[in-house]
Amino acid sequence: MDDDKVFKALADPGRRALLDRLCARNGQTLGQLCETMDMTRQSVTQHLGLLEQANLVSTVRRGREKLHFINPVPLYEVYARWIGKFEEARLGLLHDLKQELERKDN
Amino acid sequence: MDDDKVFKALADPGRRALLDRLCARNGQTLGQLCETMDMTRQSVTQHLGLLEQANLVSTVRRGREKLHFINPVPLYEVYARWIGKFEEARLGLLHDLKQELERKDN
DNA sequence: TTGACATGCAGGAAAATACCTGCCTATAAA
DNA sequence: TTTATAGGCAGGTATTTTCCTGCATGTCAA
Repeated sequence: MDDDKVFKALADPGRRALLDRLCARNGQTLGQLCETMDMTRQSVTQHLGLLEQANLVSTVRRGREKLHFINPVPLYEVYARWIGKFEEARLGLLHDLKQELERKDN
Repeated sequence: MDDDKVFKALADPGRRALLDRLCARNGQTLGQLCETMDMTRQSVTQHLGLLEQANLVSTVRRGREKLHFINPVPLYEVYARWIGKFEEARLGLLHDLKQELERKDN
């Protein structure tokens, strides 16, 4: 998985909105997604392209339509690699902070 | 919490590297963080500023030094609000995909 | 107080991003 | 076969982002 592509894909509110829509109803066409997006079809296409490159969205062609499906796997991997790690850090946080502040007084 | 700031903060590999360093050793000064970052101090400052605005890093001044501490809370909130939601979606994914493909044949 | 050191602040250049318009291709339906 | 519809592709522009240089401020130690 490419961490960087996933994070960059999630950095844009429009792309997160697209993931939201697909979360509500999976397998939508480009046209359907455009209806609620307040930007040109071409821009939506570009955003979906980045989501697809980040492997967050998979597509299937059906005739002249293109269906878009969410892929939650990379998000879960990001969680496993990042959030979990920081959870460990959380335990030591207050301790570290307290220690540093005390060192100040000495 | 400001979702957008958190996601944007995580979008840059340099900032993720900074979080990594703080995860390994919490409470480092700006100077210490610069030693391993291969960019100017001013750039590191800017990155740390964005992390702080996203509430991913908290700082404490100690004399002429500035100590940086990780704050994992917003990351956990992002997980709760996003990854969990997509986990639900995962369950329906294969079902949806299968259904759409079958509709194609009819 | 003076010199050294840690950090802050102010632009400015270069690259990346997000949008757009205009046109082309492919499929479905009349 | 013609027409309408769904989507693809090629630029071009405005904004944002990233990184830099140069200089200012604040703190410690001699």
